[in-house]
Amino acid sequence: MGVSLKEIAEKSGFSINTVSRALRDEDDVRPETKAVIRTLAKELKYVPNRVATSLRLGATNTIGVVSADSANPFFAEVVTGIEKAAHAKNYHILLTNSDQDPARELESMEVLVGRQVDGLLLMPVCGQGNNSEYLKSLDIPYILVGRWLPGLEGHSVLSDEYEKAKEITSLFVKNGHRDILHLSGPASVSSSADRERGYRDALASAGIPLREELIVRTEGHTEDGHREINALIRKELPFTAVFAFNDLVAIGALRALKEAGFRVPKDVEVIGYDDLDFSRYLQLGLSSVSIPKQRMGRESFEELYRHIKNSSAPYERHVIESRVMLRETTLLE
Amino acid sequence: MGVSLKEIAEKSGFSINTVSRALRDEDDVRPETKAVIRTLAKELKYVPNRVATSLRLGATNTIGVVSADSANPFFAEVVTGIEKAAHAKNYHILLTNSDQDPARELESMEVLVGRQVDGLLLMPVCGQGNNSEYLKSLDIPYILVGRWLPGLEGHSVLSDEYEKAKEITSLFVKNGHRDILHLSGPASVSSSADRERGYRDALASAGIPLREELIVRTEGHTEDGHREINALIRKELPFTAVFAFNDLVAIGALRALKEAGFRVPKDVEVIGYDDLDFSRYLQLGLSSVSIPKQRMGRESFEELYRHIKNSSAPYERHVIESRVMLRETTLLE
DNA sequence: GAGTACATTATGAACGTTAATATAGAGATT
DNA sequence: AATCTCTATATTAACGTTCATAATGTACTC
Repeated sequence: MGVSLKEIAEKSGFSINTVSRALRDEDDVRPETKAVIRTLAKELKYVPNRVATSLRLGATNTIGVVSADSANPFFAEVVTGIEKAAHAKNYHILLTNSDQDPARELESMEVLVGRQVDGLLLMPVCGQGNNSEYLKSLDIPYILVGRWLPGLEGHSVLSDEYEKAKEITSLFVKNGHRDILHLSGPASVSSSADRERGYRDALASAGIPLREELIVRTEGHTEDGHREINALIRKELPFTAVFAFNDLVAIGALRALKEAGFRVPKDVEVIGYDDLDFSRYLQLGLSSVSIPKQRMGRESFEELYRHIKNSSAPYERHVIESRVMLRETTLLE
Repeated sequence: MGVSLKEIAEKSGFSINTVSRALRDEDDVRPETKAVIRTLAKELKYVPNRVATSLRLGATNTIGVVSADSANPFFAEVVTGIEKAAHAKNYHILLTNSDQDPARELESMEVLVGRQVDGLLLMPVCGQGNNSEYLKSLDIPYILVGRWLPGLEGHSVLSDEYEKAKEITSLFVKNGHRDILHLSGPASVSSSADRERGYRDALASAGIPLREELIVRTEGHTEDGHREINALIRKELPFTAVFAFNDLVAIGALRALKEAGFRVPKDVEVIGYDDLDFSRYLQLGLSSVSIPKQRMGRESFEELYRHIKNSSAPYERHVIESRVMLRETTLLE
C-alpha cells in the first residue's frame, strides 16, 4: 500500500493521532507541529486512505446509482446532473445499469448496499417483479429518479408527465386529429404508463373512442420507432398524428414516415418526449416535451442528500415542471 | 451499522473466523457448521461489509472512470461499455467528469486514488496542462480511453482516427471538392488533433493548399456546429463539403445549412464522426465514421483488468478499427 | 498407549483511520 | 508548595474483515 499516517508518525516522531489531527487541521495541534507534519506528508506524497476513513466513520460519501440504461442520452443527462450535484457536496457515485431488468436491479442494489453507499438513487422498474419490498427493507435513504413505485410515491422526483401527455394529445385533438398513434414506452416503466394514461384520458375527455391498435409498445429505441411505423404503414392502418414515447422513438418514426413518402407535418404530425439536446437542431426541429434532465438529476441528489444528513426527514414527492416545445414536426400552436 | 460477522459469531457460538470462512465457502469448515451459519446469516439478513473487505485485502474491486463529459452520447456509450465489462468481472465504477478541464481531471484522479480504486480509466485532456506527469507517478494501472498522451502512447485504447479522417477527406477530394470545411473539435483533445491531422495530410497529399480559415474550432456540441456554419455563411466563405468533428456538430451544421437554403448533399456534402446510434435514422441518414463505442469501453476495461491482475504486464497501444459509413448527407462512394 | 496425522475451530493481529480518554508539562491561583 | 487549568500530545480501542498461526479433538499407526 501507499504511505500511511503510521509512516508519517514514525518519521516525524509524533503519534499517529497527532498526525491525523494535524492533517485534518484540528485546532488543538500546535501550528509548528502542523507545519512539520504537513511538510512531511507532502514530501512523502501522503494520500489519505478513504476506505479506512469510511470504515471508521461508517459513511462512505458515496451514493449508488442504478440507471436503467446509461447509454440512453436521457439517462446520461440525468446521471450527469447527479454527478455534478454529488461532486459539489464531496460525494461520489457508483454507477450501475439495470437494463430494465428487475433481477439486475436487485442485484445492483444489493451490491451497492454491501459497498456501504450512503444512499441510493434509482430509476426503478415497476410492474410485477418490482423491487419495492426490498427498498422498503433498506435502512439507507433512497430516491426514485423520474419514476415512481406504488407505495413509495413520496420517494420520487418526477416531472409532470401525465399532464403533459394529456396536454399534447389534447392539442392534437383540438387540431382535428382523430387517428392519433401513441408509440408507447417499455411496459415496466412508470413513465410509459403515465404518458399512456395522459393519452388515453385526453381522448376520453374529448369523447374519442380509444382504439387499442393505435397504442403500440416500444422499448424506447430509435429502431423501435422506425420498425413499428413501418409495420403500421404496411398494415395500412391510418393515422395522422404520432405521439412518441421519447425523442429517439420519434426520430425513428420520422425516418420511416419519410421513407414511406409521408410529409411531416402536413400528412402526419409527430411529437416526441424528453427534448434531447440536439432535437431542436434536427432537419425538422422536433416537437417534444422538455424535461430539465440535469436538474432532475441534481434535485434527486439533493433530496437524497437531505435524507442522508437527516434520516428522519419525511419523504415527499417532488414534481419538476416540464415544457411543451412545439417545433416543425407539428402544426400545433 | 448492520449485522456483522461478530453478531453471527455470537449468536451461533462459532468464532468470527469460522463464520467468515463458512460464508466464503472455504473448505475446512464442516458442512453442518456451514449450514448453521448460513441459515443464521440469512435470517439476520447479513450483508458483508465490502469496505472492510477492501481495507483488509488492499483491493476495492472498483475502478475510477474520469469521463470528459458523460452527458455526451459518445462518452455515455463508452462508459456503458466499461460498466458492462466491469460488471462481468465483479468490478464497479466510480464515475467522475472532467469537463475537459485539466484541473478537474487531476482533482478527480486524486480523489479516486484516495478511494483506493484498483485502476483508472480516463479520457484525458492533452495539450498544455495535461496530467501525464501525475499519471506516471501513479502506482495503480491506468488506460486512456479513445485518447492518447505524449509519452504514454502504450496506455491508450484508440480507434484509427487519423487514417479515417484522412480517408474521408481524400474521398471528398476525389469527388472534386476543393473547399472542404473542417469543423474541428476541442483544442485539448487528442481526437481533434488526430482528425485534423488526417484532414491536413489528405489535402497535402492531394496537393491542395491548406486554407486555415477552413478549419474552425468547436467544442463538439450541436450548437457549435450550427453557430459556426451560420457565421461562415454570413462571411460568405464558400465551401462545398463539411467534415465535422462529430455527429453532434454535423447535426448542427446540417440545420444551419438547411436554414440558409443549401441543399445537402447537392450543394454541400456533410460527414460527421462517431456514428451515434440514431445518426442513420436522421431525415438525411448522416454519413459518419463508426467507432464501436461500447466495445472501446469494454476493451479498455479488459486491458485495465489485465494490468490489475498482473502489474508487470507491458503496456501496448490498442487500435480498434472504425468504419466509414456513407449515407445520404454525402454523394461519396 | 504413546505418537502422528488430520480435520475442525479458535486466537490474535493486521489493514488505516478516527474518537474517547489519558497523560505530561507549563502557567496561573490559592 | 499544593492545586487547578489549560495546552499539546499520546495511548487505546474500535470500525468489519481476512490471514497466519495456534489449539483442540478424533482417528489411526505401530
